[in-house]
Amino acid sequence: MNSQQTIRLAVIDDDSGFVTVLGKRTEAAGWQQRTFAGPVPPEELVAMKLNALLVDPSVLGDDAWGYLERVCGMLPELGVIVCAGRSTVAQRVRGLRLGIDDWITKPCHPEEAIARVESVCRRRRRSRPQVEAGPLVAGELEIRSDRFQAFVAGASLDLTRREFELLQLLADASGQVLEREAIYQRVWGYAMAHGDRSVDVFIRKLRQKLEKASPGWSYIHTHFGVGYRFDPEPAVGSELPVAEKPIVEVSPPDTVEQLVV
Amino acid sequence: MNSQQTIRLAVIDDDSGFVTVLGKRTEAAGWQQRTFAGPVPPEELVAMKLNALLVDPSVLGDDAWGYLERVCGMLPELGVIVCAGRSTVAQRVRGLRLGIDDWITKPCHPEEAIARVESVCRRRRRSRPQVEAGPLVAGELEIRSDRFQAFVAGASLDLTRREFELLQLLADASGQVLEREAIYQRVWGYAMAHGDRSVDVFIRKLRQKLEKASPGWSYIHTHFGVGYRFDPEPAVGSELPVAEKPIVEVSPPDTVEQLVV
DNA sequence: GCGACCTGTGAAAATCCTGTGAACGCAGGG
DNA sequence: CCCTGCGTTCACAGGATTTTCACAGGTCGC
Repeated sequence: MNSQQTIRLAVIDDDSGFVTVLGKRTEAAGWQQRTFAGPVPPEELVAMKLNALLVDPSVLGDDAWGYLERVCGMLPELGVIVCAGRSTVAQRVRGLRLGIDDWITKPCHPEEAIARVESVCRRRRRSRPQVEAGPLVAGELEIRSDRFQAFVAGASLDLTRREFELLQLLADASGQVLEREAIYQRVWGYAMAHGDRSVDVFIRKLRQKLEKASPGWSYIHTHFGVGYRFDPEPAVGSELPVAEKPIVEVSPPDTVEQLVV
Repeated sequence: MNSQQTIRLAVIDDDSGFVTVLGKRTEAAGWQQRTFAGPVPPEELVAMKLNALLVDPSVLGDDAWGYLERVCGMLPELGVIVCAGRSTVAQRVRGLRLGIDDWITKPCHPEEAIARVESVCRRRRRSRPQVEAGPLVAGELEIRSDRFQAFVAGASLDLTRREFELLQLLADASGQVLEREAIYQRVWGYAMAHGDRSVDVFIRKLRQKLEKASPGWSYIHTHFGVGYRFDPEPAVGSELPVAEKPIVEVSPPDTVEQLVV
């Protein structure tokens, strides 16, 4: 849960060379990046839940200023970095006052662009405690990061800090199988020693508390030889006989991989 | 709300021409500016309660990087803008990763420098400036920021300055768990040293005074391993069963609802 | 069906965290 | 110069939480 949180970035630029190089670096850093060669309606940007937007105004057409203003207005939480060719002081000042977070001049080194995007995100995150994202609900569960607790029908599960962080991590990656190493790395913050069973132990504690508070549901599933997957499902052997769910397990393409971090 | 609140800026640079011009502009903008020709101990910067720092690393001497790192570490809330002469991409990237918020290259137009400082500071405002909002009431407590005091039934709790600030911070974030680091950062103004127990001690003092003035209520709750949460609740085994709680409270804590899905 | 591995459990042992009481150092007022 | 109010630091005690272990029970590939 440290600095290296994954960043969702959108790039609006038609300089394919620059964009490609940038893409490689961001991918290596574990960020999620989407690229566009022309203006994207602000509404769509909203839907992407971005952390930052890197844009070359030359591809925005005539109403570049208006577009930037609209984006900054609609998404005050979004970090906006302009990366433009020639520009005057007056233009840069206008942009910055308008709500832009940083203005880089091309040609620029991708590494610097990334560092600046990172800097902007860091600053924004600092100013906005993780209050936003309303409570995450799953099954009968309600996970509230503002209280470091999970609730079922209003009753707290009394999770300890570690338990909560583990649950939150799993729930955030809902549906995905996470390997033990990846889990340990992200919750404990450092590499897991060979043979460490801490993750298993905490999974058990979590399952116990979940079972007590919300019997009839199973939330955490074991994937033998791999890791764990969070996915709320009404218990099978329950009174409801049918409703099968052939359960394709392997689920969509987005299977595993991406642990890295 | 991003009103031009006055910005407190410190400039560390020995380029008298630049500094002078800058000073004129910031003054015109109503900012408070202090200028230094050499490195200033981070502790002194803390005492200045700055919003931003504009610094030319060439006047910092040999340990410029170390200095910047210390400043960024101690004052994570401070906006740090480096304004340097020649520099390489590697240097800029190093600075930005280190915690610098922006890196400008000299010669630069004062107007742009100001716009960038402004941009960096813009993010930091989130705490609503409800300075003059009516007194905040919680349980039997009345917190009056205009008096720097809290009262119960008209009687002052005799809080000291720190105690009051701590209480106010907690009450403003009512219902939310605040971590010690965050508390220390906001009340003391700089980063908490590892192992510092000041927050705990003040919490105890607060609890003592609250208990004496308003027995039967518990206001500050401990979240083991995390921090503290302010939330007025009538003590459990209390004689008054219910009916109390005029309280408008921010949220009916949990009104369940989810289930089913 | 048979080992070789994994994972689920319980409980003991080792750590970490918070509540407290008290000593210190400082600064302002008598 | 002494006294008093405040903020900081310490050290310790009692709990709460994490780790570590040894086993039992399951799963997988042959």
